[in-house]
Amino acid sequence: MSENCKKAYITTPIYYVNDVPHIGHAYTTIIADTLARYSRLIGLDTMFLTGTDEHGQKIEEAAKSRGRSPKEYADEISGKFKSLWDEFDISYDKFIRTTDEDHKLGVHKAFETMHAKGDIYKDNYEGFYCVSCETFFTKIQLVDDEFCPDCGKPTSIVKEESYFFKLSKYEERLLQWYTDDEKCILPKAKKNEVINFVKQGLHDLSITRTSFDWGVKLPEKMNDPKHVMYVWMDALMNYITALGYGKDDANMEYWNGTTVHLVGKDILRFHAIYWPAFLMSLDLPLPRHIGAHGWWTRDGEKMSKSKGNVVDPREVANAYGLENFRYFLLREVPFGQDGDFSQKALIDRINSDLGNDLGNLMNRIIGMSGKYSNLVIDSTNVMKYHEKEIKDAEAIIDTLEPFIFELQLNRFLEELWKVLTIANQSITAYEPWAKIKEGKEEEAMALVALVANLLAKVSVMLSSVMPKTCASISDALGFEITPENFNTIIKDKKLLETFTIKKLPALFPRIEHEELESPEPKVASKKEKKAEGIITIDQFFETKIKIATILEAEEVPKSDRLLKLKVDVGENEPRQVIAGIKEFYTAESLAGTQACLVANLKPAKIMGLLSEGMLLAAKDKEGLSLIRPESPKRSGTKVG
RNA sequence: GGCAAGGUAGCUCAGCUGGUUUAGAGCGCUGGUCUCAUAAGCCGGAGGUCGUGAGUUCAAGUCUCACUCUUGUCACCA
Repeated sequence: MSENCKKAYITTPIYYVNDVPHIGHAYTTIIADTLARYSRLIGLDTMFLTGTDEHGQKIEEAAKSRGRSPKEYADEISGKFKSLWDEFDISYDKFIRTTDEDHKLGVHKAFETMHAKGDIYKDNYEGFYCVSCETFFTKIQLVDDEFCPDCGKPTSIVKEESYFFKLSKYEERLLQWYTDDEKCILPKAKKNEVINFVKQGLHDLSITRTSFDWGVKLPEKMNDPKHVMYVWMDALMNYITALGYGKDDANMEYWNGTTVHLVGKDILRFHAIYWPAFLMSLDLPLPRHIGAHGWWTRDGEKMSKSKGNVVDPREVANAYGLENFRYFLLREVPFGQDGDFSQKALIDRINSDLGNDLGNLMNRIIGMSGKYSNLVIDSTNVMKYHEKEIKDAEAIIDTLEPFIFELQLNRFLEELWKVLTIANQSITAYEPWAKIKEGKEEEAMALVALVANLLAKVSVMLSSVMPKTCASISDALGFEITPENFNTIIKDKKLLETFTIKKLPALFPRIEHEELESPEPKVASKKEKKAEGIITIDQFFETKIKIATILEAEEVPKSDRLLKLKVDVGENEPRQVIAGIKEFYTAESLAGTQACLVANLKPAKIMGLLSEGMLLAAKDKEGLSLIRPESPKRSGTKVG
């Protein structure tokens, strides 16, 4: 990879300014930062982009509710992202904002290009709008062709003029790309989901809106001022507008290099389908990798504001060290999978991997060289006594690079750590303290120098993950981590010159106590829940079960299993319930009978029909039986 | 319900196209040991019916089928 690609382009998504930065943002950004740093280290001309996505109705409204202009509001949140990345020493080369004038120029050019090509056309976007949910739905989503699937209230038809992108046109080419380029989307499981989705057929994409104002206007020449670009058209283009697309193409060179887009798995579809289709329409090359990472949970539970268990990356970095945190995030979980954040896991990683294996090793050679050679370390005889160890380490290091670019940072670190094991093992194997006693000083010195050289290699390779830490290691070992020294130490496999090692304080002091506050109530409630699925009586009574009298029943056309029922649950109006019991009960046999109904279930739409409850039934191999009162009860009687 | 990926030591996971007689790694646990070091290192152990049940084969975590559970995804899940 490093051979034939002079340029590398690494991106994070632009983060939407409706939320402050959390661990998920930090994770994406840290992975990207690691890639970018590694790319620079191996001598690639690297562009690392991050930024913020600032348009859209949500932002418009959020700003309004705070009595501020959208731009003011976006400025504030965008600033929070930028300052966190600065605080985290993220090595971005450009921080783009979709409110940047240059960005708008680029979006205009893209729109015009796609329009000129015939890939954008004007039509009507027909939607069903639910005023209370402020959401558009398609006809298929509606309940009874009329009601909002979320709240059940009537919706109104809104016909809005919109420009569409001919996404459908690119279906075949996208599938071809997925097939041809094995690693275009990572990890593979996610790629399969994308392929599946595309195979089901793509609809053209509505890319403009007239219902709100806070967005990139259409190009002047379209002469259609009431339209603004809609979300993804605006946002995705940032990857090229950041390189000057539409204004000054100088940096577009990066687009022809190795491009890696990092995204969270929730927005993969947009990056793996819409974005390449846009690029095809623009006749631009497609990215090398689009990598979708998973989520972080906290102590096994989903993080949410309401639970109050959201991990604040700044808090963790302050408590445990930024680079330790980086190491943990990258080492703990295979790319693409969800990871669990817990203090125990974090502390274990720091103490075990970092403290025991790496930090302690550093101390060991400082101690030895101090006692045996007045801190002077001389590599002259390393190959004489330790060629095997050096070769073994080099063999490991030679396999590492693909792990980085294929985003398997956990594997990368895991493999790299084997070099530390070689170092620790060789100390025990050669017992330099014994050599000294036997007067074999040359051998003892060679051993110390072996370890110093292994540490040097590790520090270079690890530097993109833990830049500061590795800088201090390399500084102690008398060299600087630079692309030139990457060539000398890693590529050309040269040993260190004679140097005097500098004493360092412990790099990773052992952590004995938990230093981060955990969300208090969760521990107990988690135990309760985990106890064999036992629930409290209160939890049971959250389900309201009532006696329902079936007033009428009829078959649902074109359905094998469904019956439409009108049932009386003691309310003013009878309810409509769609029940999947047609295989076991005829419509006629049900009228006038009773059954138990879950009465506080969220209404749902089944085959376009509203269902306001669920009949309880037991089903085994013999068939299905409704759960009914032994003797008739008044409609609406509570069950419990 | 369709599709996809999975169910391997206490935990997290490796085990490609079936076959080096005792199924691996890391962490944790435990026994031993050195002393340069952050009670760190190193060596060893702990014995997991490889989800269940069949089948193919001389031979199956490794192939086939069924079942079951988990996760993801899509869907007219209630």
